[in-house]
Amino acid sequence: MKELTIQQKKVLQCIKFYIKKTGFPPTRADICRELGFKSPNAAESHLRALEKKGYITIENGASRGINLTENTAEKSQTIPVIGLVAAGSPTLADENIEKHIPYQESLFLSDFDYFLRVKGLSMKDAGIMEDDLVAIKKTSDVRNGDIVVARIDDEVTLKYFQSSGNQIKLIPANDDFDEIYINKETEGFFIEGKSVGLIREN
Amino acid sequence: MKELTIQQKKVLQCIKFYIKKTGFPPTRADICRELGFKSPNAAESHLRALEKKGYITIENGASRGINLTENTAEKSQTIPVIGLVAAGSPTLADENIEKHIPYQESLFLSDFDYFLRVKGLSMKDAGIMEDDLVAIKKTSDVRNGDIVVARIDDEVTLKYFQSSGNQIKLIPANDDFDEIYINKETEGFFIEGKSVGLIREN
DNA sequence: ATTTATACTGTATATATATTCAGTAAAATT
DNA sequence: AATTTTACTGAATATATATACAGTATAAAT
Repeated sequence: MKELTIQQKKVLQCIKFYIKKTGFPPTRADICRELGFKSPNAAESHLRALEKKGYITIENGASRGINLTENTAEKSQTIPVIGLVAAGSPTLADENIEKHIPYQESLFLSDFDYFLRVKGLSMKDAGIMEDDLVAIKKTSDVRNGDIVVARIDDEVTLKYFQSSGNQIKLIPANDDFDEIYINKETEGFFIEGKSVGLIREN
Repeated sequence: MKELTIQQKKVLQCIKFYIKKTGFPPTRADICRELGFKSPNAAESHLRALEKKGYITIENGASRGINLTENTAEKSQTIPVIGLVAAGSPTLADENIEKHIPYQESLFLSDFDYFLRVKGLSMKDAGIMEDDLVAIKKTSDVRNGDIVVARIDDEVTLKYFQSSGNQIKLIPANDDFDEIYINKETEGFFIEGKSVGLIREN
């Protein structure tokens, strides 16, 4: 989708905010009031630019006939589900995204950035089963006992985190798997984030 | 909240549907068109009735100034969380409801009626841990292998379901717990529903 | 028995609103 | 260098829209 200018972003934000506040979209005059424009045509032309770029649709002739397109509405309201492939980092690149799930606040206690689809049973005893969706918050600020997404070169795993001094232990929750020992300075090692919740779709 | 008449319900549904379809609320004329009224005042008076009963608010003078109140918007969009207490059926009575979670379609593959807060570890090996929220669909149509909410007199448990002939086995997913054998005709035995998903809040 | 609420039709109108036209000016593309 | 896009002001206007007023009729509540 085509990039927006700063002013166009402001207008789009204004529309979203107005809808959240009142339950219905703003008029041209409302936008002018919120953003300090003195002519309704200032709003009008920004709206037409947003329409042209595909962020909104405008029903001609209808008052308050502004509608956020799916993309616009979704962007902040969906969470990507990323497949945990044995090789490859869980990037937000399109090819790794399995699907989008409608976002909702307060689904978990903490906010989070994406869902990771679990492969394998290495965290079985922590109640994390194959195909579960683990909610991941992108951060490298993790504590002992956290369940973390760790990347070693191109391999990504979900494990308990335990660090002491310079050494890091990645501990599975399944006796059939081995613990992984790493040095903090190991090249190619990185904490992608930590688990803050889980969804099982059955 | 005061009860609505059939016509008032229709008008409220019409408003919800219109917003879903277009992204903005209907005008009086729009409502008339959708419901076959011939006078805008038919819509007007229904709107005022809905306002009086607290289902919507109307911003005077504003076009399309209809806003669904929190109650109205929430009613169909939240799911109750019910505590699984050792004694007592998981009824939808207010005193058992822990909180409400904003509902969203397509969170799981099947629709569901409420969340059950899990106590104990009897389903640990199925990846169901203490304090998990299990999404329950109210039904007595369950199959072998389903995880069901079973009630025996006043005790409610979550177990694997296995029936053969006249006998029903309720199987825990934890070796420390015992299987429960019941006869189909046993008095006080009832299948409340089955698990169709799970959320772990961490 | 009387009032109030429900459920409309039909007409009228002030005003809220979208939208066009005429400009100005700077920045970005072509 | 010429054109398009961005970013507005300011005025004008057709029409979309809320809303009041005048009725009719039935059902429910007081």
